[in-house]
Amino acid sequence: MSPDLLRNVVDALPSGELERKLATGRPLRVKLGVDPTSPDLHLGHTVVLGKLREFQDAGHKVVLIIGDYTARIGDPSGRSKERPAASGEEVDANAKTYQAQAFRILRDDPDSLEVRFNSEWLDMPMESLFRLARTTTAAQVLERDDFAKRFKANEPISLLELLYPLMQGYDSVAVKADVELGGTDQKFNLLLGRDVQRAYGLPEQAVLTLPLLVGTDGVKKMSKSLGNYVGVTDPPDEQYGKTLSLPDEAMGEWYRLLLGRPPDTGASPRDAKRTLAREIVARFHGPEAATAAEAHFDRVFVQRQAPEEMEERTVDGVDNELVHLPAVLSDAFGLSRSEARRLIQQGGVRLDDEVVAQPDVAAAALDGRVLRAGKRRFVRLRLRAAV
RNA sequence: GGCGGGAUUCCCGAGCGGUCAAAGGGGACGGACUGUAAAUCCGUUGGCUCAGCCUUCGAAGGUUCGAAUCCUUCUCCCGCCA
Repeated sequence: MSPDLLRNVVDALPSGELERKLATGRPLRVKLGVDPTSPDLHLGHTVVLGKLREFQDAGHKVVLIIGDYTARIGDPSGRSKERPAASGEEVDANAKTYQAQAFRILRDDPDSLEVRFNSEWLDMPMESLFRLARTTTAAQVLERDDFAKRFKANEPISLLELLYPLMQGYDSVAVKADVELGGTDQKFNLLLGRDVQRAYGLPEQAVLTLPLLVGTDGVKKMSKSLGNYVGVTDPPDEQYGKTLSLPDEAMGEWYRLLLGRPPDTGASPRDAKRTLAREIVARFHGPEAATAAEAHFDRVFVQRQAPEEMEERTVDGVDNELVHLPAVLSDAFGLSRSEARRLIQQGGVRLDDEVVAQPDVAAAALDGRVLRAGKRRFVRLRLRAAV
């Protein structure tokens, strides 16, 4: 087999299974399931998607399952009210953007890609659900590490959550998956998919798990809720800056998982990271955007200057009339006036390069100047004579 | 069905009649520093017409000079026993 398909793979289970399937010579159906609970993909998702792409390139067929049904039910994980079930429109919209973003990595052609929605088969009669539910015991599901922990700690586990792995397994039945991919956290679910397939008299899928990419904090896995992610659709400047904030220790892993190669041996950490950031931006926005993002970063964060382009804000007032800056800041950056006042007190507000000491400033002193809050927020002021 | 525990500011979590806009941690934000939006250190973190005032502690009532803290009802959540 092509050794490439196992590059970066953590588990390939059962051992030798993928090889046996590849040896048949027929194109394999390689499944990935995603719940469109959030519209945005981040770099962590691209690790698995990249592997799918390798399968496509090797002549296999990727079956991308959009979990519109599972997402609609909503993640039931305890915790009262915070996660309401996504509405139908939301899910549909997310599914669309999700696909569009996934196609930045996957090849979008009917021979090597099939996109399915699991509402197609999961919206099933009770009777069918019973059949599915009979395939697995409570003990089996409770073995899963996170359930086991919660169970032990007397934390709530809803029945619906227990059903989740089964539904995911049924997806494999419905699309007759030969292989299913997922992050290492999916190992249990992927393996359970085999049991479900067997119960339905189908050949069992091979299971491949891929490493979870650490987030920009270098410690926890990348996830939107932890805020340590670099989004596929983030603007170039954001992608570049977020990547540079990655701790040096995590750089090797990002190189391996995202670029498929180690950092240049001669390069300093600084340069290696800049290269990494540039390549990431280039992948999603093109090389020119990458160059521009780097220039922007140097200008704003290394040289501490205002960016070349920024939004403008009109301020009413003439001559020596005093303008209340907290109001302007609040308007421009969405702060409350109290927050803005505190910012000023803390020396976090500048006009051009001068720290603003007083909340009220003469109107004449504002026109054309750059109002800056902290390191990252800028706005150019334009004076307009009050009517 | 019975018994018990709980709902606090962005999150977790202390408070259990006044000294509470409410400890502590996380996060976020600002400052210093830096190759960095990292790390570290310092500070801030309900709103406002800001030395004062207003609105918060699941909801609605009540007791009290005074309630996040006590009482009543309600809503929701969790565990245990069956």
